Amino acid sequence: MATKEQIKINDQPKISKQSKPRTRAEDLRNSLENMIVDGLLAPGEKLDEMEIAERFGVSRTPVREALRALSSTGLVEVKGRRGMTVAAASISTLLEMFEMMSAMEGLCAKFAARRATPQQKRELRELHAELISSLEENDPDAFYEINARFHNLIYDASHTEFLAEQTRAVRRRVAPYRRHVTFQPGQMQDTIGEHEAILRAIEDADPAAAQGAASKHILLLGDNLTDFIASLPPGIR
Amino acid sequence: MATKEQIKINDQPKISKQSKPRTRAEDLRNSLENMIVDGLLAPGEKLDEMEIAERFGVSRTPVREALRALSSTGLVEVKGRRGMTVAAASISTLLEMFEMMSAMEGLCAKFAARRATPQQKRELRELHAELISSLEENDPDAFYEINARFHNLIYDASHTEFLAEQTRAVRRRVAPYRRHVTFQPGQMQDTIGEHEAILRAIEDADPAAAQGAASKHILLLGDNLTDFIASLPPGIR
DNA sequence: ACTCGGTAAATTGCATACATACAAGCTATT
DNA sequence: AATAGCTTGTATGTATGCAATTTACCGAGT
Repeated sequence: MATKEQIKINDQPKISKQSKPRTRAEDLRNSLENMIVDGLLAPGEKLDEMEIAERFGVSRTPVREALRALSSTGLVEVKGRRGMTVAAASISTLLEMFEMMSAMEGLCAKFAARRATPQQKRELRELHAELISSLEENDPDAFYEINARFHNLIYDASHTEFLAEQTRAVRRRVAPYRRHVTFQPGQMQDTIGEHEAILRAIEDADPAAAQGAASKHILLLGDNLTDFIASLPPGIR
Repeated sequence: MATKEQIKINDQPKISKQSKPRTRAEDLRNSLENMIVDGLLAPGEKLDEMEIAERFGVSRTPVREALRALSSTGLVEVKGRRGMTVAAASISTLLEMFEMMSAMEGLCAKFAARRATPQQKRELRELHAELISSLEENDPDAFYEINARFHNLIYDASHTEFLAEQTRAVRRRVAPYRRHVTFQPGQMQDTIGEHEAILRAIEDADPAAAQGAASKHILLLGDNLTDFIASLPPGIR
């Protein structure tokens, strides 16, 4: 009946922190979120309840709950009674997102400069080295992934709960578009330099410098991305 | 059967923008959100699906969907399989929230200074006058409400979609705690002065000044609130 | 040929019924 | 008497069925 083969949802090897509910709706929420963030579901794409339910081998109920949950994050749009779609952001909205992320990453970096443990500083420096390696080996996929880990580590090092989570949320929100900019010529090179500045400010425990550097980094990234997208023919956007 | 009388959900007189879905789950989401924000449902309080369903005269399904939606906003916490509660923030989390709001309100004010229409500037000035009146008449409830409208108007005047919505979201998130601080001695007086600074910067179309003033305003507010809450006996928090 | 209207199909929204997991209380055993 | 295990009860999670609305398709009229 199901034309597409069933997808095995989150069969993660139960990491130590298994406090998570482990319910179908929750797993679905994660899976769908990842699929959107990774671009497997394109912005604007229609999300058919029954099709998703069939593909994941569950009923419509947990699917609906997962989609509702994602809609509050902004990753999914509910259209009255006409189903839900993967959220599609306009260029002006993208600009706003980066403006916001710039501020929030700045805050995270500020706190990280004040609170990062020596261990975390070491790990940051290590990731930075890995990032440079991935650039030298010209491996954009690795670059993208290591870059994400670098930023995530800064969030962790900020030793905040709410702020870190909100920042991650915005990051996820722009992720579907963000990947494109990584492959822009010169982008990776610029990133290395900007990360270096952030990293140094954190190592020096200089909150203001860290905030400024992180904030600037994201703003530049946003400019590049929106320039890129604006250069695309309207149909593709 | 239902021990408590049924509550009439959103019977709003269909404002012009009736593009909204008008579905039970959506209405419930709004109603519950308002109840939490207005303090009718206290932080930490248990949310019983069946009880809510009965009180609103609907089945559990839309209730669950509404609660799921709110959980992604952070207003509601899902506790494994043991139901959901109104989110309760720790003091450190509250501090983070205000730190974030400070940055976001600053951004909104910055854009408002650049983009506010003359009409909006007039309305802001008008609301400011009303705020002063409510202070003189010693009407904290009116003060609270007018203050909210003042800030909302700034969000509107920023002419942003995403940023304004996110800022409102954080505002709603802290609202359950925020009300307390309004009644702190001197708080209302201070607010007037800080609003005056924001207002003047917007009228002068000075983005940097507006950003600074708005940011500072929220930070001060946050300090007062957390001081106040920290002074409470742990049981009440 | 194009548009307008109506009807049918499909999809979403809601309700109810069923399954499952957690909790509390009781009993039995040490 | 205390603790451990079982049992029962309650509340959450999931599935399915039905109702309502939207969309798409087809035919008729201009």
